[in-house]
Amino acid sequence: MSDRPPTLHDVARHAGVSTATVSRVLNGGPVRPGTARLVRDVVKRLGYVPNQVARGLVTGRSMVVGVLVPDLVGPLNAAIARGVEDVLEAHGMHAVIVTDHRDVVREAKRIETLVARRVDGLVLIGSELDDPTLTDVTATTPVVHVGAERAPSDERFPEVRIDNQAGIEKALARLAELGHRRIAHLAGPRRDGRERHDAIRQLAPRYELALAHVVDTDFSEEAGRDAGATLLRHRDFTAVLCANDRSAAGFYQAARDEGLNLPDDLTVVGFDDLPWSAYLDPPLTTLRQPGRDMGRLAAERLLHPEASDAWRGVRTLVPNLVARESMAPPPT
Amino acid sequence: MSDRPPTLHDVARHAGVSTATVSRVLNGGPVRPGTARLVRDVVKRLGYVPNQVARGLVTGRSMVVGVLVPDLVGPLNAAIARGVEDVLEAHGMHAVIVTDHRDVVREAKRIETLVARRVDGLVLIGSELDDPTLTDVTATTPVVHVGAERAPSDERFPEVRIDNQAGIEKALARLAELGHRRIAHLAGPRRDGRERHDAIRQLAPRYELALAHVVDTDFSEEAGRDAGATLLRHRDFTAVLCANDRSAAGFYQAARDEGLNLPDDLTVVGFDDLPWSAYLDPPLTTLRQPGRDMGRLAAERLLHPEASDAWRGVRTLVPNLVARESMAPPPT
DNA sequence: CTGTTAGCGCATTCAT
DNA sequence: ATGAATGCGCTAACAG
Repeated sequence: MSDRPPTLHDVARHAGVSTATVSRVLNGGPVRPGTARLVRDVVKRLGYVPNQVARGLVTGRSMVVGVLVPDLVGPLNAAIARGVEDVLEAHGMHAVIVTDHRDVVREAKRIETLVARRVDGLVLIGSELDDPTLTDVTATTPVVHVGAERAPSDERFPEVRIDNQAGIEKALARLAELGHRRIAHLAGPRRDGRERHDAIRQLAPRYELALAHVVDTDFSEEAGRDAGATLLRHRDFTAVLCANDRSAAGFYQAARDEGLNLPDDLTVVGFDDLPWSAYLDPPLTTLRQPGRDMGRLAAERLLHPEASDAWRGVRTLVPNLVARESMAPPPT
Repeated sequence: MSDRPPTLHDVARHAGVSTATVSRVLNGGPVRPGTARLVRDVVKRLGYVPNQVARGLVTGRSMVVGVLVPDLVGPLNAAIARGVEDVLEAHGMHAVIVTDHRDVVREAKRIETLVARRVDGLVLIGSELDDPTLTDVTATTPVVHVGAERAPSDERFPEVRIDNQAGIEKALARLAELGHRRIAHLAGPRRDGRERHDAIRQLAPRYELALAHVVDTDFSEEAGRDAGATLLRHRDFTAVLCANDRSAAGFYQAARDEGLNLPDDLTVVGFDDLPWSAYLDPPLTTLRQPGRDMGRLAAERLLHPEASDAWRGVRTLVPNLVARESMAPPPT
């Protein structure tokens, strides 16, 4: 039952050839068709599977790239990881996903073990490490960021990220078009939260929109509800931009508690477009993050640093405004 | 920049000792404090990180267990994975997560590459492989299932799974208690879907509940909405049990389209308790799956097959009924 | 306590 | 087209 798995050597012995020959039929070296068939038979019969550890040791490549994700809840990270897998698979490589649960120390540790395992590359989602630490810990392993927490300045670390400003502008433009004049914002934490907040502050005037109130959240439903309750003590705004869909869901609840009728009394806009956002009541208008595309881009960049359509530094993607029923003209 | 990472040998040379000594200070062998300090200094100065691939080749252990998950969307899988990580981390091991996107062929391939990488164990979530195939592909690697798609009969494959029947019974009991008499079911696919459906059919009479209608879904929000629309052509039931929370969210939309008022007109119960289920309108009553606990149990079983509290075959966990506002007495 | 030796399983020269 | 030999980086006896 628990006998040692068959090795290259076993196969060679059973087939009456040398290990070199077996290695060749496995990797496509020059070998006579007859012997090849014979060897393949033995391989199948023994259920031989090449030991990737040993192979990796000699080739220096592991054919796997590590994907570090803050956490697995949240379909956005899942989508990004999926995008990475798409292109890896097309190259015969594999993605292993590792979580760090948003903890800088743990993140560094995780990266270290990934590097120690000699992954061929690293996709870091929402990394919180600064460039020096990262340089230190990644050694010679190539890295690509997706939505890094601290803007990388080091040329070694290219980044794919969402263009929060462009997204916010789309939303603001539409709100203005509908006739809104005063808005509120459920702000979020971290870089995305700040960028969205800054964008609103900066761009609102351009659309003759006044930013009446801002309340902080931590991106969670609960925080959204609490912030909503706070916000709704005032009623001098007709639309609220939420930093993400989860907080928007929480805000919905606060609005219901206040007896508000969405969207007639108030317009709500989210950010992300999660799978269930269309099933809220009313269906949520939101800015869709193209997670899968972001993952694809990152992986391409990792695998082909010198591609024709190469880019350096940061590569930015613009979210789409998905208009649903939570958005309406302001009450008259 | 891209020079070869330092090896044990490099460290030994720089420190003027043998590789064996370096290996000892790294792994805690007997070594004079002075030399140890010296070596540690060199290690730090060179930024040496042990090559786990080489280490794994000689020790035969990789200190990582593979977690195969159908997909990453869906917080439940995330919770399970998290539970696995909990106990692995406590043992100085690591979890790598690999997805198969619900494809039997891909699943087998993924497992094969994991085994080829000599992971020390495998946690298979919602696996669709049958025992023979699995035996074939896992060779000597220990495996634990979480919610396998096909009930494993082989002693080699222990399983942790949710007790769907017990969960359904809790819901039925509560519905009966509230005075409901006729219910409907949004059925789901796969084993969980079937078990829940069977449980309802089998247990409903015991609570004097008539199962008026059953409509199939694929667990998605969209299917829930469509099934809801179909279901609501009849109005001879006062409560609907949804196979999962996502389809319940879809059902909500169908109910709104029909102008129904939840829960006054109709009681809705889900299954899973996803993070946003409490933020639906009305907050969804549902059966909570203890994902993290399931993951923990599975990992413990993997690491300590002979523990005192050992179990064989299947180990079952009972979901809790989380009562929220979507449940009420039937309209009078 | 420390150095030497011998593989772990495989890919890759270099011969033949 | 094939075999023998070498080494990837490390740990584990075995001596000293």
